[in-house]
Amino acid sequence: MMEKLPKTFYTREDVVQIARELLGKYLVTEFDGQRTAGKIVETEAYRGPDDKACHAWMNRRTHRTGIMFAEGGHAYVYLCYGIHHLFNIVTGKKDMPHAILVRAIEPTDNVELMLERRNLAKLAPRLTAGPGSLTQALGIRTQHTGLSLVATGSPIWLEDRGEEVSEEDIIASPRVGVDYAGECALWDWRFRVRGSRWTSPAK
DNA sequence: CGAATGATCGGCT
DNA sequence: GCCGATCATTCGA
Repeated sequence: MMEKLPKTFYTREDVVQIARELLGKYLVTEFDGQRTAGKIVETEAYRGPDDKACHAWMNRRTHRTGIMFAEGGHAYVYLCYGIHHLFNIVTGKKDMPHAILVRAIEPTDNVELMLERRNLAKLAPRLTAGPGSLTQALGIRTQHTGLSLVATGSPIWLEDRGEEVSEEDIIASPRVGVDYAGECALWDWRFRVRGSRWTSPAK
């Protein structure tokens, strides 16, 4: 059972709820006929209008953040610290700038290629723990920003493989690296799968 | 046009 | 635990 997540999954209102539901789903890429994938084990929600930690806070719209205002089901990829490509999933209706940062995955499909992309000799959590690491393993780069995750033939998409993560297995905590965001920094919008060794470190 | 900065990572101490 | 890497983006002059 491998169902590609439909547009209706992404266009719902509640970005925090969607961030929870993304745990246990699979993030898949296929570039040059080479497929790689992993199970999402950590996410963070960013809610545009009222979330100071979000790039689109106060509906701030720039060339970079424009894609966040598109309909849910698009990729928002940007460069962080000049080095790291961070992958986000745009959610919500058009002109509602919500997004979810994928922070860690459990590598599943074509681990060999992921190791090669990361220049690692053997399998370890370092392969895909952390938002900058998993994009490198999956071959996602800033140039992929704006891609549809639901269009036929798109090289990036998400799958439901029938694995449910129960509510008590979701750990909610404050988001990472957003201390500048005042009280928004206290919101428990980082979600991890309890007991997974593939998440980024607890803070 | 110049300068500051960041939703991070990995190597070194 | 600390610190440097490295550059697109943003904002102010």
